[in-house]
Amino acid sequence: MTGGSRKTGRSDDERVGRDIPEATVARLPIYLRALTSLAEHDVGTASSEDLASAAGVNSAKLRKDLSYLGTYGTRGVGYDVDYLRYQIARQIGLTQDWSVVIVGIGNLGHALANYSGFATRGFQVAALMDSDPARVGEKIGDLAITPIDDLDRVVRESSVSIGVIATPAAAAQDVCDRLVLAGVGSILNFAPAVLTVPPHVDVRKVDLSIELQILAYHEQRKNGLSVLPGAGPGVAKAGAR
Amino acid sequence: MTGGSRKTGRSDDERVGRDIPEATVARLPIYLRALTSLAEHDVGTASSEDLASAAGVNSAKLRKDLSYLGTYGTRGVGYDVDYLRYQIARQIGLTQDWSVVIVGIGNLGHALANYSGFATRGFQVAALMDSDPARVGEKIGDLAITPIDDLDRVVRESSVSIGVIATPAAAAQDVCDRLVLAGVGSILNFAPAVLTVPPHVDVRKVDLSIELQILAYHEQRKNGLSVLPGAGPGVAKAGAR
DNA sequence: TTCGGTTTGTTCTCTCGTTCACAAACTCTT
DNA sequence: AAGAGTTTGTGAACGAGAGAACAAACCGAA
Repeated sequence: MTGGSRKTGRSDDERVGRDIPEATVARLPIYLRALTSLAEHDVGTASSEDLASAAGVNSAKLRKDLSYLGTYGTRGVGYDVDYLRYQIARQIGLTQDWSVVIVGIGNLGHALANYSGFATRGFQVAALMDSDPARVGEKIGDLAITPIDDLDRVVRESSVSIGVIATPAAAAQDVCDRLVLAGVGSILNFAPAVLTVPPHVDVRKVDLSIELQILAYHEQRKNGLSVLPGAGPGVAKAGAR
Repeated sequence: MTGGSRKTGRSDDERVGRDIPEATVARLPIYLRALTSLAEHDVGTASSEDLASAAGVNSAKLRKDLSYLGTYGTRGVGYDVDYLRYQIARQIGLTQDWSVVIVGIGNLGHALANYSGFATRGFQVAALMDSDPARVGEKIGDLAITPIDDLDRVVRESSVSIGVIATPAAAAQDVCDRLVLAGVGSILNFAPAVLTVPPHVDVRKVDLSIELQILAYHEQRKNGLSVLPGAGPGVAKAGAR
């Protein structure tokens, strides 16, 4: 019962707009990078094994991931690097350009503004914004910092669909609300705060301190497994205050 | 079969060193932050519902997560904020200090060096390192940039167990190898590269460009679902070169 | 003490993700 | 043309995580 039936009546080889599992979506950019690297080394064809080791996953997972996009490989041969690269880019949406605003130009915002990985992958920074009047006007690269009140105008004029929040935690929710109100549909949050958004808005968060704490947990496990069941501060369990 | 038997012969209320699911470990720092915030607002006791909404998860998940640590709540009452906070901190390993080295002091490394979220959570930056001789000696805060050849000494003298890689992609694997060789057990990688490490070393990666690409995928889905099944570059499927 | 109200800890079920294993499909050699 | 060797695509088994639901445990009032 393995081969025979095509199972669904789809046209096969082109499952347009099919829902790709979230875990797979998160790996596609990694595959894309691996393919780009191979292409730069003049590799024309790669097997799932080659690709998988370049991407740091196992080959079965890679094949299954790719199978959600369509059947772009050739049995007995492998994948054409350029062709597959284009197909993944198209699925992710990198064949078009995306406009991004960065809000909060502190240390991190500064670094993000200078980050070259944006432009090279089709993400164009439309504006750098900050609420601090002292910073407004300062130039970073060829962009000047603008006041955050310009948000509506910028989003409208540059068709911004992605907002990056690099403010302190206290300001994050307010900035988030303004982004949503201005019509931004996706938000990348670097502030250590939980954001509340309407259901149609996507939020992803990047938190350095959380990553370090996760590492610390595992590190603690490695060095002597004794977490010593100490009691801690005053009260035990719940109680009055 | 709910109440009676204790299921395991453990002492209960103190499941020391039990294996906590990875997904739970990743959320503990969020709970910790929520608890800290509550404590600052002089909240002494909080229910799972309160905590869950502060952390942005649902209450059932939160209770299940906490149950892996032990039974620190009181039925009919909730959790004592300070007590629970201490217990989570202890489990993650934040009751001790951790030494960190940051390698690669470009835009991002600079921002990381100035990031205050490290020190406030028990992570102490022991050294800033860079391979560029022109940068060595430059001071950031009260730390001077040192050459990367000092790695072994620094790791030994300051008991560094966590390394942060903020170099360009091309240098990342080399730096990683040197960190591992020097005895660093956990690595936080900001470089857009896949790192290969021995099994006893933990690696977590943070990749801005990948996060943006994931957002772009979802954004594309929202604006008109047509991905137009275009063919792409030259060849179709696999083929010669 | 007993009863009603509240909240935790845990079991059960369901969904999602990973891995294995293998037939189908392709190339190359003889 | 046929057979040997590769490599993909996917069915099926397995495992981990999410969410609903509920009994057990606690508090406070009468």
